[in-house]
Amino acid sequence: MDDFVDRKRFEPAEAEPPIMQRWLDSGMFHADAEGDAADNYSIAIPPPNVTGALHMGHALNGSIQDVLIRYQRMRGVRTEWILGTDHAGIATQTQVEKRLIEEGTSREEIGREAFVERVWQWREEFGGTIIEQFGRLGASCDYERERFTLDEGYERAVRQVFCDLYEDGCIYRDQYLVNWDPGSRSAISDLEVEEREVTDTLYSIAYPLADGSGEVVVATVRPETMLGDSAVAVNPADERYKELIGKKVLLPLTDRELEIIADDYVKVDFGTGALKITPAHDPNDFEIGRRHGLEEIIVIGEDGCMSELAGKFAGLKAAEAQQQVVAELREQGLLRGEEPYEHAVPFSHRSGERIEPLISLQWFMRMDELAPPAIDAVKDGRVRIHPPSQAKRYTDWLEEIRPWCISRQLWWGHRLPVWYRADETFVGMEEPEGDGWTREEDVLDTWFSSALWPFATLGWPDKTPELKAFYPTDVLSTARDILFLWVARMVMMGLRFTGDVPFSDVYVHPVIQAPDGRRMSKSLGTGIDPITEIDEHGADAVRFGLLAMSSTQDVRYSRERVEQGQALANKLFNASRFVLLNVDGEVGQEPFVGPDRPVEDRWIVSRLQRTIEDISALIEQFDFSKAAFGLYDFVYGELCDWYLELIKGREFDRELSATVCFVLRSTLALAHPFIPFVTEDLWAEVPGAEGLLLGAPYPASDEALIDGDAEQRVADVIAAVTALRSWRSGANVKPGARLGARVDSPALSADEALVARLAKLDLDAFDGEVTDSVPVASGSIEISAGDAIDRDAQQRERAQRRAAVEQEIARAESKLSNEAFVAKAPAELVEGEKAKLDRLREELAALGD
RNA sequence: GGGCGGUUAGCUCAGCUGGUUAGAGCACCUGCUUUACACGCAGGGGGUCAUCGGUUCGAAUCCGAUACCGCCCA
Repeated sequence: MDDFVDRKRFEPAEAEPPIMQRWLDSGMFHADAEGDAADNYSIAIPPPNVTGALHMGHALNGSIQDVLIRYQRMRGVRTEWILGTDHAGIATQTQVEKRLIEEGTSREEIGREAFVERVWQWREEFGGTIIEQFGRLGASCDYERERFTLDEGYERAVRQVFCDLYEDGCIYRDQYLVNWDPGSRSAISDLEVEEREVTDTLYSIAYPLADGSGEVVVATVRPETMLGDSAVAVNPADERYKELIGKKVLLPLTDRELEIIADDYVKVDFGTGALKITPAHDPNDFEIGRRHGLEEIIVIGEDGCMSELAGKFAGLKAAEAQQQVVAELREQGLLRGEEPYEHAVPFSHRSGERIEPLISLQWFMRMDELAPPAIDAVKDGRVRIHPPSQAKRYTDWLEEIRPWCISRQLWWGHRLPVWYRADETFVGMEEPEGDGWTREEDVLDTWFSSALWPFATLGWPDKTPELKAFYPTDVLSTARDILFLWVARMVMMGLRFTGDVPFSDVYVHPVIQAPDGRRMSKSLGTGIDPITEIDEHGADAVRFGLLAMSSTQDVRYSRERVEQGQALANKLFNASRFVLLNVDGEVGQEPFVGPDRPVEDRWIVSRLQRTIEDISALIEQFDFSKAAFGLYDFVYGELCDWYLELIKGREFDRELSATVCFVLRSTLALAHPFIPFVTEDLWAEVPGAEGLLLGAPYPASDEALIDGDAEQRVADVIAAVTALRSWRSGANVKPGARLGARVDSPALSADEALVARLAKLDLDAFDGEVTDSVPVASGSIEISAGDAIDRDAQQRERAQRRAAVEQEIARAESKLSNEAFVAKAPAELVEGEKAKLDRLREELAALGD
């Protein structure tokens, strides 16, 4: 308190660390596993990637979840925010492999066991970074219960799920075309693939008819795959080729013959209308191949090189093979054209490399039994998705869901609980008895384990107290791109294994873009580091800024919003400082707002009740932007600009002190979920505040404290003061000058002293000579300014105002003279328009000429 | 190719169950060491609400078309 006098502004960098420490020491971030999930409140954090660093998305999402958690905790609910990271198979493995290469070795060289050991070491050393960064944000997660998707217990849950789904026939092994990522040398799922526009060369190649009667020209961007062609397809309705269906062509560079088949997939107007079919290396061809029972000839292997079946091209890299194939075709005169061709090509989201579609033996999960219950859960409202537009995306995706490739050719992750011996396959929780079994090398897609997050973190499959107390969780807050990748899968897994939805509300937050409207990304160099922003502006500022800038649509990062948050923190700090420098001694818990109390006291307490009600409702509706602005508006527009100014003339007696401190404490508590640091800092200073604000009760709106009369009176005072200040400015009155005046307004009669003080009027100095008159609620204020005003400026101002009023009058008159308007518009609207017209005419009259 | 969203002040965004003198923050202009705060206070300028057409007494708000931008799915 002593140093508070000297501290003129809130310094986040100094204030934040000790506050975070006090929170952690209090143990209040942790909740004991007691009671029932129906009464408790829990959120499972979307586990960040263990290799990751905090980005804006995390910062926004962390802020959102922390608002929810702190709000509920203050409401007295047992609150658990489950924290942890996922093991991020590909990303982590890649990180560690890079290090090995720097050390001059490789994972192959050191072997699987040593490699996995190295990854664990890496995780020990660096895996905590992002958790610490969440701490910088002030996130009140349960740091004592941090989980990792490869924890021992978690690992058991994953095995259990795998085995159960296998038993049920949902998990199976199959030869199938997968997205092969040459970068990570693993298959990846459809969701990990992104399409990019690429310009390739489209080659036209002539395939001679076997009977020598001509040729068919096909177009392709991958001529090297022709070695794996097993048919040529045309559209059955294509007149040009009707005669050829069923005939054979000779596949150049080989001695094979291909049949010409008919399939609706082939577009008549694309290229030549004839399509070479390579089932083993193209997703569409694969489908066509399966429809027609075509041979699947694998000519490119998992190493990206041509296979034995590619004949003399075997062993070449695909790109080299392409050149040689083209060269030979040219030599043989079969190359009919080359043109640049722009098209969408799949790339790996993980490694960034171009996907090589390959047929390989992988593990898959059928979704047709799991998806319908997950669709129903959203349709019948057991899971509510906000905003509602996202629910459609969710159900649309689930309705078209396809089998999920869950195996990954990695070493880091959950190794499949599958063992092979000759032709036998064993799937089980433990290694099978007997000799000669070898375990499956592949691991599971990281998302397979993440899908269990809301319950595996709580000890499932055991019936733990944690599970009882916190599952199902309440809210899942996440970015839009995670809706399928994770949210839908969690709902499916939750329903299947716990019989309950994993959360009742899903809040899909907007994407924060770079200031120039591009995606924020490291590779584009458009990322903004939230930690740097916190260093510069404080965690409160960043939290406020992010919440304020993200309403319902994607937004560009706006530093101004963060600065606005910083200003708010500082404003609260100084408002508190003002109060603390004035209040004297002990104050009680309650405000003094009886009917005999000053109107401004009753007003601020009443306005506070309404604000409390608004903010609470907005938090519960996930409308964080409006809530943040609502807070800002109350602190600036009511508390600081008016209430604190209105009481400046008064003596800080017991009653006023109690009221001011009540309002301040309520405001700090109200703001705490949004800007926890500065509010906690100030809480320690305000009389009447006890313990940590973190655990203090959230303000509840009290109907009895709402005072409509006081609200009206102070609204009139504010309007009058504003009008007078504007008049003063227009008339070039010196800022310090006190002008004689008389208030001629019944509405203001009881409060003329307040108006006079804030507008710098002297009611005793009115000399009867009216220099000017300012219209106010139900009357006017007459001013005797003598020569304190600039007549010319005043005349200009008047003329300007008169023109504006006349324009408004004309507008209102034309409305009212429109018979259709009077006849059809609601009566109260018409009345309102008439009242406005009267008021404007009065003002015009008062303005004279 | 299909679907969704956007286009409002110089910038970033609110407002969109139709009726307000269209708002906020930042930026800009003028003034102010007013017994908390210059990360401040007071006052002010700035918008034919992308374009065209329609519905309506009345459209930023509803409908249709166009243009541009973005996202998702294939």
